[in-house]
Amino acid sequence: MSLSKSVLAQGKRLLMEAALKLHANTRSLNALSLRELAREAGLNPNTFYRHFRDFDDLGLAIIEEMSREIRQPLRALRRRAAESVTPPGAPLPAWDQDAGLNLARAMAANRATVRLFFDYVAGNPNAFILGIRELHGASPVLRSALRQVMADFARDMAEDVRQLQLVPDLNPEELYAIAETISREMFQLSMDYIEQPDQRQAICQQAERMITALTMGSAVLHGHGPVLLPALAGTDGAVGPAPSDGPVSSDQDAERKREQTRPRLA
Amino acid sequence: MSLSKSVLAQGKRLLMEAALKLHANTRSLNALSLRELAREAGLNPNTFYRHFRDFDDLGLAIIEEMSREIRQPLRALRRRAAESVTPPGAPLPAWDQDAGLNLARAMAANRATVRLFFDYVAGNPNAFILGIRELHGASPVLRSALRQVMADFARDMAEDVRQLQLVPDLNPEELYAIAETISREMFQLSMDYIEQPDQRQAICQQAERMITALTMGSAVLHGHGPVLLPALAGTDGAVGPAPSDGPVSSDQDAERKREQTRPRLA
DNA sequence: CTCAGAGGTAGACACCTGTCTACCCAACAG
DNA sequence: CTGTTGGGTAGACAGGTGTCTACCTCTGAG
Repeated sequence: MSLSKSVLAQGKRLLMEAALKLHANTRSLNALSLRELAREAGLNPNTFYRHFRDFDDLGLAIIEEMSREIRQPLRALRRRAAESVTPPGAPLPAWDQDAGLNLARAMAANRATVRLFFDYVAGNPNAFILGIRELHGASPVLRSALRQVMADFARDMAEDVRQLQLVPDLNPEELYAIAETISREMFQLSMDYIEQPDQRQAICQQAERMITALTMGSAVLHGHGPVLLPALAGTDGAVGPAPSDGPVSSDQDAERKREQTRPRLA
Repeated sequence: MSLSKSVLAQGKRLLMEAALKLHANTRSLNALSLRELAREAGLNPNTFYRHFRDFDDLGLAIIEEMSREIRQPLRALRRRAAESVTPPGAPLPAWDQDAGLNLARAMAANRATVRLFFDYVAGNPNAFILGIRELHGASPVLRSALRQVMADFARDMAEDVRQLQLVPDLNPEELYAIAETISREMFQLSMDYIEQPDQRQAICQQAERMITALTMGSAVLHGHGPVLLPALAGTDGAVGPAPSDGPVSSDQDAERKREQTRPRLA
């Protein structure tokens, strides 16, 4: 919500805050008028030109400040969440050594991060509204700036997940792809979180499930199934693994059929 | 792109098409001006009032038309994709009977649907641009209308997936949640697909992987692991299941540790 | 002390905007 | 033939808009 109390000129900060406020209430950035903005900020319209070339320029300044303010806290809370399960000094067993412990760590970090993230969203709604709105907004300049911000978030997340070993080994591209998807989804959901205060708990749970399904699904697809399966049994309120009451096709069967029917990569 | 050639008055259609065009190029809907729109449509500004009360009204009309035009084709192509693997009449074995065949069907349907969807997006970019932009846009009216559209899409998808048995049994809520996530992601990605023609193949693949990981992850979490695991081995270019070179903790061990460390549900 | 420059203001300009009232015309029901 | 009505137009009005030039006032370096 409030922009950093850095060394920005007072008028500049006033303008940025006015923009954030007006934007959240009713308009998209490019639908704001100079004079309206100046009025809200209590300044002369011309003052705008002292600080910004145009509205894209203003938007970029806001986005840059936002990104600086949000990235570090997000990383910090991810670490905090992971370390609340396994203290920083303690040795981490590899996933194949103790899948159960690692899964517990991952789930705890997942849950805590989701909650802290949404708390953060609820505390700074206008920043997220602007981010989400302009990510798909009319200005190509702001769109690409925000795309970059999202990419940074995803890179942070992937790096943290790797360092904290919150997921079994995945190749970097796959890990990054998952992180991208998750951060896109989290931002998307944060809009709902802001707008529907009565649904907040449900949104949290949905986010957690989505993240778990996505990461674990990817891990299983990359060959970690045998390690994960025993630890996953009964997780997430699911009924335990039902005994298959019919013959299960063998590996080779499956492989043969798949080869017959799978369309080629274009 | 082009709106249906239905029985709408000519002027009304002209206005809607002009709005779509101007919107896609530079602006969000609420940043359009009446006169600008009329100019683009080649009509007198006042004609707008003959057909719409305000811009929200116009937006709703466009969205309604879009939704009508897009839902059916989407369902049709999902069916078509599934049936390209297993012809409609043929009996479908249950997932526990022949996971390999079902997985092949699901993957094929997934791939084909993703491709057809993005083809559709590429053919009607302006419709999707408007949908995505206004989904997070400034007008609460359009936002909620589009939220409804997205919910309809998700419901369609969940129902089709259930009918076509593209995923092992899941409870309806979970299935719907997955469908919601997938359709959100697909819409989000369609913006990238439109804007970055050189990345299209990569976006397709990313979407496929995301969907596979999400559905299979959810299935595994809901106890379908034992059925899926043999069929999944080696899928998706992953290295086969590596032999775990250490002792794997037993079910009971995992359960015990998780209980110790998992934070309670708030 | 001075003086340059950053931050802020004032007024004016031409232009564009939403909306009102009034008029027009074709189709068509009776 | 008449009257109504849906679709489209014309002109005008008051007000808002971006941007220009000119002017003011601090503050801090030399």
